[in-house]
Amino acid sequence: MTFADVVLPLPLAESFTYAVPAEMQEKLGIGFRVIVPFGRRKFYTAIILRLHNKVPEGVEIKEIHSLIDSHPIVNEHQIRLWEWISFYYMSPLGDAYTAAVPSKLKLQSETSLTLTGKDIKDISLAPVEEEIVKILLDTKSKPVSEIEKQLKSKNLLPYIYSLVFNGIVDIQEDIKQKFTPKTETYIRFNTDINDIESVMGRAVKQLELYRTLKKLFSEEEIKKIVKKSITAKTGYSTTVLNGLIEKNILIQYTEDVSRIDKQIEASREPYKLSEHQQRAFDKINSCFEEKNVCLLHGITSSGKTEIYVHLIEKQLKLGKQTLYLVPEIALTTQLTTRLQAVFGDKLGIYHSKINDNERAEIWQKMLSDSPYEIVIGVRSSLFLPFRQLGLVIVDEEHEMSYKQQEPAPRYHARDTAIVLAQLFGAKTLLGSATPSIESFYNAQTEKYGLVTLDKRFENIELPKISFENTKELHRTKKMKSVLAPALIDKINETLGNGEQVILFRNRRGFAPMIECKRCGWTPKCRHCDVSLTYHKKDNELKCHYCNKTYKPVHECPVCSDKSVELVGMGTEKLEEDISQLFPGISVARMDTDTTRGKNSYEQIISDFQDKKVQILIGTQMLSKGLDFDNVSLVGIISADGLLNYPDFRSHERGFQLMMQASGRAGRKNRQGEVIIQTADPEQPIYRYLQANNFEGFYHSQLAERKLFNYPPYKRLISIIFKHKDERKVESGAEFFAQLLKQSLGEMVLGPNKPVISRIQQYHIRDILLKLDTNLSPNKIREFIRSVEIRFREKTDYKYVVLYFDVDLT
DNA sequence: AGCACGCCGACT
DNA sequence: GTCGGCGTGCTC
Repeated sequence: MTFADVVLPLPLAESFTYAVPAEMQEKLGIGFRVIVPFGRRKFYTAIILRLHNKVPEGVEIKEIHSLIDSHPIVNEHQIRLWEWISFYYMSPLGDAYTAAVPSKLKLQSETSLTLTGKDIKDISLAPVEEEIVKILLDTKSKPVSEIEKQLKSKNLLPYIYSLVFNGIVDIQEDIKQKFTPKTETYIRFNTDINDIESVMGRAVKQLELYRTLKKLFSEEEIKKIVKKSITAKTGYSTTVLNGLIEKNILIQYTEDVSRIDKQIEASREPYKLSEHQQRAFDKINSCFEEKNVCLLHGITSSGKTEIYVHLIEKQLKLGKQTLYLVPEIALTTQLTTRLQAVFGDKLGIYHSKINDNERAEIWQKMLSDSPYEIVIGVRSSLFLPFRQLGLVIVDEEHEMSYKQQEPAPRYHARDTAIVLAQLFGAKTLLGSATPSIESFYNAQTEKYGLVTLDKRFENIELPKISFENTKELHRTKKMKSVLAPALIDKINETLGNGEQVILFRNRRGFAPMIECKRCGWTPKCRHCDVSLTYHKKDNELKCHYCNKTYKPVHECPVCSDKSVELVGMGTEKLEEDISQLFPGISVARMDTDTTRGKNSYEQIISDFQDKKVQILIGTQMLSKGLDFDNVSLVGIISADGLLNYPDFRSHERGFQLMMQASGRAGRKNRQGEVIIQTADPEQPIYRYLQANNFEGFYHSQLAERKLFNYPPYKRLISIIFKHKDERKVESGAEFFAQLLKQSLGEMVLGPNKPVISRIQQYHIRDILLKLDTNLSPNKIREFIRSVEIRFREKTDYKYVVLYFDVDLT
């Protein structure tokens, strides 16, 4: 008897064991998808983790319902990666599986109803029951979810039970095939017809089209043509075409087509590297001879991408695959077209805007015998079924968005990439102009190799950075708008030269908050304990946590004062002010609000590139991976907002952002200029920034990290508690902390009431662990889990929601 | 997660 | 008196 341990796409830590039916024995193995019954009536797509013949005890074993695949859809490396993620980030294995595999590849069962055909004349039915029966009369079978939709009602289950009980309907579980292949309609000639003239009759247009197509087919040596392309190619309408189809001269048929195969031809060889680039390239390669991970510290515009191209080229020659990871905002058309030009259709692109069907197709392509040899993708592309991975490039490795926040597993893509590479015996290259403190530390301590590239491509000069003291300007009443007079002058000068300007502001919305000038009251979300943000366009207050909207307030509910005003300012307000300051100049705004649509992002970028827009205002999404060749001035409206976050990474983040933003200024033959507005220009961070002194900044940060017990000197794990009853979270977290302190003492901080202490009715507390780096991750996790068990034994805390955030950012 | 079972409040 | 609310337990 064979048993299979499987993982289910549910937030469950354990694997489950199923009996393998005799006829499946030979056909399945690790990494195969199987459909299994789970619970009373559901079926799920599970993945086989292990096969064995140990009879499980104490549970009734069900059989695998069916086998989906003839080949595994993940190999053992991928499964090991899920297990590592689940262990290290302390999240259920089932969540790792859910995150890894595109949902279209995870079929699920759906409850459907059919009529039994029983005579219902003598049975009295509730009105709802009658409606259900009426719907079913038209079809043989219908999913419950659709019936619910049709009746616009949610809780039909009781009525369905009663119908089942009375023997009127049957229930069955249909397994939904989620993936739908894309089809295309083609036209080909009917080769059986010889005597065209007689069939054609007097249809002149049809005959013309017939001849045009004949010619087209022979010229292009094709046997079929996409139907909808005919009008464009020949100029004849579909009516004429349909006439020919009607006469059976042309045959119309459909075929499944790929959504992803775009047949892009490589159009150039990799460029020859400059002397500096070549040196860096050689150094990276020699570094990989001793070390698995190498950090490439290359200032903006130093030509890192072309070095990547050469490294990828090298892997291609070795017959190995490369994964090129980028943060979401850095994956631009500029970058992908550039890579496609060199690698053509060897390159696969995996980002968050592609739909589920495309995701599934890319996955299948990776499993086929001609997989992508290079994948450029965001965080989740780590999970693709690579087979011969030779190199992982993590570009902009410092980006905090590499860390998944919600939902579990809360993994860091950079760190997971290193583990993935190790599983394959591959190498990892981390690249950044402003490396993370952790990575640079790892390089300094020789855990990673380090290669530095400090010359800009074609020796473009670094921008000149200067500061405007907004505090002083306010005091002397010179600050008449959000922009310092000097910045306004500079903008005018720049525009006068026919050059463009980028302004950064790190807040979205019109004015983040509304405040009563008299008592300081601000409106908050009823469920989340979060200040509401005012959005001018919709004239409403919005909670950025739960998206609930509220009507704007004009009178303070506490002191009835009428001076409730907008404070602070987001990009929307800035855009308005700028338009007033520079009349006749076209201004565009780029933030999460204006780029929600699928192509709006590209539209804004191309408008700016085509110089239809002179001033571009944006949040940090503007600072990555975009090269504009006509921008000579960058303004940072309020650097203080960047630095004043109550979080140990705020300076690191601020430095990175300002550095990257500066990198947008100045191209060939012209030194760019950056103006930073701040209330406190004396802060040391600005000196490092002005001198382009990353290492100086790094050392200053490192000293602080050491002093306050932060990474890289400690490892952080946050434990989050949530419950509707505030007293329960409060005392639960306290109890948990006490248990931890018995062994970990000073390393346990909290419990804390977080800044946002309530989200959608749930009260939140957290405990922060600052763990010595010499403690074994294994032992630590074992210990925390043992505390969790003791915690769960208390009936009061049994239902407190608890999860972990490891290496939080 | 999703579902069943089971025990307390507002209604035919 | 029942319907249905959600708190609790379990899924190989």
